Amino acid sequence: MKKYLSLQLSPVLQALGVPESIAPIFEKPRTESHGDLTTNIAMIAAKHLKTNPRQLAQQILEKLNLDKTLVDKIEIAGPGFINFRFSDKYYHAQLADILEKENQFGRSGTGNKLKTQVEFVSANPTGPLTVGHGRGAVYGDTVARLLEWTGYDVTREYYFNNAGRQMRVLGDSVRLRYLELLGEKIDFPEDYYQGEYIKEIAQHLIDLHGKNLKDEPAEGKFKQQAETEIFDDIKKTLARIGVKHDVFFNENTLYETGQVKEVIEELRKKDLAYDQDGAVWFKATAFGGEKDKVIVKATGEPTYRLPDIAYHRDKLRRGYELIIDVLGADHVATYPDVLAGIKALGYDESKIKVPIHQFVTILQEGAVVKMSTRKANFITLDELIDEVGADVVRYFFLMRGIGSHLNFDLKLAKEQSEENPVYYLQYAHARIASIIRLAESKGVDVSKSYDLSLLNQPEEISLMKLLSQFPDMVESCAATYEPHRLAEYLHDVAGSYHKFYHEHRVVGDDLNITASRIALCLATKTVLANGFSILGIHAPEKM
RNA sequence: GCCCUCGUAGCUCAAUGGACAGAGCACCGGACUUCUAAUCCGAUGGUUGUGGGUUCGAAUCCCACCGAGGGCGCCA
Repeated sequence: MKKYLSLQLSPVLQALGVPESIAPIFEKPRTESHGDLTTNIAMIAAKHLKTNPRQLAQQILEKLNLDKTLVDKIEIAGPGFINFRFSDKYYHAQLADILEKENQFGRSGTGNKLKTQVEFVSANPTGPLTVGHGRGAVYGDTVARLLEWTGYDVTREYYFNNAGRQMRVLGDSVRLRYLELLGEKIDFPEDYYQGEYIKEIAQHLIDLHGKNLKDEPAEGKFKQQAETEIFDDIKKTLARIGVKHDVFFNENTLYETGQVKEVIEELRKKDLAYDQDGAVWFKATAFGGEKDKVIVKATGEPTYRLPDIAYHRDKLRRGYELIIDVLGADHVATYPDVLAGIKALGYDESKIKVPIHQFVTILQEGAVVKMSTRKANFITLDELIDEVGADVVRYFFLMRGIGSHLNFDLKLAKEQSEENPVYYLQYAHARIASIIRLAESKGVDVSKSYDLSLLNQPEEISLMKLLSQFPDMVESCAATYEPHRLAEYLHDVAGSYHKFYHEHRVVGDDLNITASRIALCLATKTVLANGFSILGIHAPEKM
């Protein structure tokens, strides 16, 4: 429709002397009374032509000749908006389109199978996932789903490191608990992992090996067992909320394949790395950084930056054309170094996008809970799922923009789980399913023979309008990596349906009207179900 | 001290630079003999942190200040 309007509009604009650089932009007005699409072209162009916007709009309209079966009404409003209102017939055609495409409705080929990677979660296996990880997990997965719907070829990747200091401490934490369980007196350091799960892992080792590990080093069986068990739990937790990674990438690979070393050598060759105070530095200042950064410590160990740069080069080498790194706000300072490093190696860093999500603040009994895996005073994602269910968890994290500092009142979430917003959406779907069951039980053939032109009531038209916007919605959410707008949209669809339901009886005496309204219900059900599948929540047939 | 994200109804949050700033909770008043009341209808609620600037037009862009969270390490 936008295409059609621009096509009709551009010769008119040219005739009026509007420069070609000013192309009309159409948008959906916020309020329904302003029509279905609007353009501000008259206001923009008026400036160049030194004329009054409303007058110019009038001139445009006089020369514009549109298909009246599609566009019902054109109005000039406010300071000079031109508002287009489409005909019912246009929306009936849209409805037919939904019914035909069904679970494919909303999909597009925009992405052109672009090889894309979404990297998210990427928590090292030192403990259970927290609520904070949950936000990144759900967000990353949903962005991946959005990209799949719009025709991108998506790989979900999880990056981890099982070699660093964190993991050594983890292994030693298990070792000490192991000795403790065997009756030895131990001094458990404050900065070790305090969680109960460490004791459980230690107990498992006793079950498996008895006392035989007494003299085993921390980095051996202890670390290994901890990593295996914790990673297992992490994967299980993610699976509960519908998140599954295609690739688990171990940082260690980058050392084994020599890619880390390669990065240093190349940077040196380009004179972008140098030695000072026994360490190796990267000239980040050459790429707009505040100061140069250490990439290899005086001890010979690399800092996280070096493998990170090598990792991103590896992603590019694997042929990804679009790379999305989902990061939490605590990592905000790390990615400029990585991008600078990639640029230094001669790659196009604009292929790497880094959406950053703000923290989730947990309120418990009205007080802020400071989260720390080390101190084990976190609320695990598992516990949250236990309390409110996977659908609620996903929807809750998706219904807000990632830039907002999310306040999660745990007490409230538990208490209100019965009237959580997600049920509002799912109820609409279940309600439709129920009506269709009823219709079928009365012998109505819901699969064919309906006359969409019977749908002319205000509530029916409003609903059809919303439904027809679904593909645009998916498109723009995918382009901006903003799933929360889809969540809002679906909320509107559900609301519009509930209103329709209260005003009009679907299954009635008039078989023709019944059939057409059933068609509208089916189309609504399709849009809801398709939307839910992008958000990763269930579409219940019954509630 | 510097950098990043942000500040919108009592609370949690929306709003590609556009028209009267919107939802959900909470509170108040209505609607089940009728396809699911997990719903609907109505009412209340605002100087968009403050002060300037750009623009035909600002919650949105720019500057300053105030406040919140995060980051400024040869930790990740």
